[in-house]
Amino acid sequence: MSTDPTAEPERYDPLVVEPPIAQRWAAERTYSLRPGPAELDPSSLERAPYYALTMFPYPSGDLHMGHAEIFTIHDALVRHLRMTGHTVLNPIGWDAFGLPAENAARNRGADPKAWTYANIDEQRSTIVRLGYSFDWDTVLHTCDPEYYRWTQWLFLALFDAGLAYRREALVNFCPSCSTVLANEQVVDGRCERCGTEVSRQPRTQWFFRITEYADELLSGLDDLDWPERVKNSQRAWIGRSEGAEIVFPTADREDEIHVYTTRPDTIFGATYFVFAPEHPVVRRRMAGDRAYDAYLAEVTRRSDVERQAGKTGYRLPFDVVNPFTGEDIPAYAADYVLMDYGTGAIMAVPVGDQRDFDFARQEGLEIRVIIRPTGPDGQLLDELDPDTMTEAYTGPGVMVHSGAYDGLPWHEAKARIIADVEAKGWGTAKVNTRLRDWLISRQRSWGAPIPIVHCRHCGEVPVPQEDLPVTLPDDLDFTVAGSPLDQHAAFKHDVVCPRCGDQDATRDVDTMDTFVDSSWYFLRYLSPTDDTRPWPTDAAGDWLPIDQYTGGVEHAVLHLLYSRFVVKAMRDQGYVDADEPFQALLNQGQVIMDGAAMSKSKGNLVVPGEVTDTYGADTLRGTMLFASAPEDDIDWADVSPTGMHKWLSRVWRLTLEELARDDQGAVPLAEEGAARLRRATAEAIDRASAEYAARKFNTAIAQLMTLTNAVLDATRHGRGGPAVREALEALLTMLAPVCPFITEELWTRLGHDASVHDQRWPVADTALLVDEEVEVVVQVNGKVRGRLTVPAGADAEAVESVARADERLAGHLAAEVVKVVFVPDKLVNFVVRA
RNA sequence: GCGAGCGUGGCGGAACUGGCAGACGCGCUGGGUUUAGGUCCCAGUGGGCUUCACAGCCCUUGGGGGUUCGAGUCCCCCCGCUCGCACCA
Repeated sequence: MSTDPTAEPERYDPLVVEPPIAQRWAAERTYSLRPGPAELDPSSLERAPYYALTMFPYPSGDLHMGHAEIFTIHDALVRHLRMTGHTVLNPIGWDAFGLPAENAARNRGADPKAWTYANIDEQRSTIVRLGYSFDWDTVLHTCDPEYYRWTQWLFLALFDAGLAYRREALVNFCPSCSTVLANEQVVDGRCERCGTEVSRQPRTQWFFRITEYADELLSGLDDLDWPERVKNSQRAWIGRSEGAEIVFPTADREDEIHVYTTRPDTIFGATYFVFAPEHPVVRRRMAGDRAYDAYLAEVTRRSDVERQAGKTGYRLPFDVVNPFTGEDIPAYAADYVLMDYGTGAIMAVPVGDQRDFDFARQEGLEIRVIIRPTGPDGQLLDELDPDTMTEAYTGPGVMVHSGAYDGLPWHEAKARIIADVEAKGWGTAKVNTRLRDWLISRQRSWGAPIPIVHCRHCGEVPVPQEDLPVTLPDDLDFTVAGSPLDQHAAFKHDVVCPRCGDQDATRDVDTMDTFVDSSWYFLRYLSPTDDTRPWPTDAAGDWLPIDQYTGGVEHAVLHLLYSRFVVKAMRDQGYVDADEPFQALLNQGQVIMDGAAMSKSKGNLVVPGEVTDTYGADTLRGTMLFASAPEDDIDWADVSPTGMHKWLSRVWRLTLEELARDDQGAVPLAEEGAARLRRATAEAIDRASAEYAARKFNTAIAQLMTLTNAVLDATRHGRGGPAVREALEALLTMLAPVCPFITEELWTRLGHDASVHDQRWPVADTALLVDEEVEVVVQVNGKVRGRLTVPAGADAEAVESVARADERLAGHLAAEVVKVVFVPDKLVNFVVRA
């Protein structure tokens, strides 16, 4: 350190400071919790165990700003937790199977494996450069055979439990990706990934029986510390409703058709009946009818998007009987009734359901009024007129033209009718959900193969545990049309039935949805190299549920729902003692540019690397955290890395100046200045600690900036000493979670051997926070008219007399005071007669 | 259509259970340092008005109404934006 006071102080250059520290942390595995891969028993830890997890990245290229945002928030959380007395399990890995690797292979002739691992290497070095304190001893990639072996194990565990099954169903098919999709991957009738309209096709596919857990997936949400909107999304997706299943016989009494309805009270208004066009009873009864076949073919061809455009119907050549009225009512097949919700058939009540109303008007069907509207106080309103109605009535009312139920409020009628339905054996009360089983088969080749052998004698035969993993061939031909795995003869045919030894058995050539890979990775982090079991079943229950999960809201009904299902299913099979995977969830905001998503094609792409190369990683991290609260979006056009860089330069300079003063034995601050700075330090610790605890990094940083300004102010005249050093050390310690490099460097230069990141979080000297005098706001009729300095704890009378003695307030207090409102140490409000 | 959330300076954003609106920063203006630019340092910065000045007054948190001594915060209505679900019977 130079002792020449005229020498130019060393400039803050993050590009010199940061890389060596980053390399050291990576090389020395600084943030690893253990020397080897052995499982980690949380009860063996000295400090409170904490499992912090961030959604692992997909290796589609280098890290983008969204990754930097999520990792920066997560890393600040983790580093702060370590400094406040926790041992933090903080793993990282890659969600490495998926379509982009296949597309790279198809379009550019790349080897999907090499392409994937090259991207992982690039992302990994960026993560290191940005100073994220992950545990590099527990890294996993879902495309490693050592990992997907256990994904296959998971499939078989679910299969053994009866929770994985294969059936033919109308499934979503994306013609562009040439694969089937789960319902969760269809957005507005389009493929989530490529935007192509999805069509419905009957196919035999594998499903996970997630509906088995619908009730628990719904009720479990109440106890999770998740954003309400995510919980609401899951509630809406599960879509629980209460109603009844009621049997309508056909007029010829040959069939009994079950319908599900949430409004059994409207049954007297059921004037016609609708089947989904694919309903099995209709298909059987209409077999060989060419006109109907044509209708069915047309309906099947139409995508959901087209179906929304208009209702079509087909009058069936038979009637059904309304059990309550005994009437025969006409039966239709119509595409507005879906085969895969409820029972695929409905009683149509045009007066009370908008879709039925529209169809009735279109087809000229009877609209029968069975309810009379009531107002907010239960008073009767005008009767409905079926000839002039323009829309269905869905509000409250009392029953009319409903036999014995006339005069009952609709909700009472609902309860009575359900009871009577059950009494008469016409049906049962029924809870229905919108959630459907999770379709996990994919006609893709860069994924975990489904570990099943198909045998003409034995059917679906699980691959024995000792034969796992079923590995992907290295020599897939991506130039073929369709699935390369399906056309790889050796993979498909070089297998015998594990049960009967039949030589003609074939492997299942589909792979699992990559959401299966990611539905359990947080368990594998507990022992990623254990080749005897997927995870340590005893320790898992201690680490789960994960204390803090950070990631994007786009997974609200995908990954987050699937993972909950998997944990519950594994719990019931005795593999993990936990009900939920993620106790607390933080959804970070998006990083956008000029109000729009960043993308290469729009030319508004900013990548972390270019910010780091200019200003360093600390500035990138600080800029992101200072811009807004973690949940809020950041528009990169609105933020200023230069502002952050300027502040860090100032922290750098102030620290080096203090060191130089120290060397030269400079005069310390005068007592008053030192006391003022000590107080500012205590306040900054007090406030910043609270902001950190609330995860409001933007306001925590603001407090640290205020402390910096206090140091700047105190040292203006070249004095320093213990109070300045104390302020700087508190500042560096509290800045460490946000800007790990500059704080590490300056901490070392201040003469400490241990890392700043191993320091305990500072504690404010509360004695310094207590004021002897306080400023009290004086209001007159609620308007601020002055401020008074009074002794802390002064009572109302004392403050009032000081106020009355103040000549500047005299004019306002001349009128008669009718009331005095007093808030100790804060405010006094005189209410005067106007 | 249903459900949820959000509207604060030129900008990002602060404001604990109702108690000094605009913390902190960006930007901008003026000044200093510098050969120059940048960096850096100092001062100012919601709008309007009064005053030589110290200072003071009025208005202001999307719009309107209400509760209260006091409302960005609570209640009602309206407007705007965002997100989720959507032929779900």
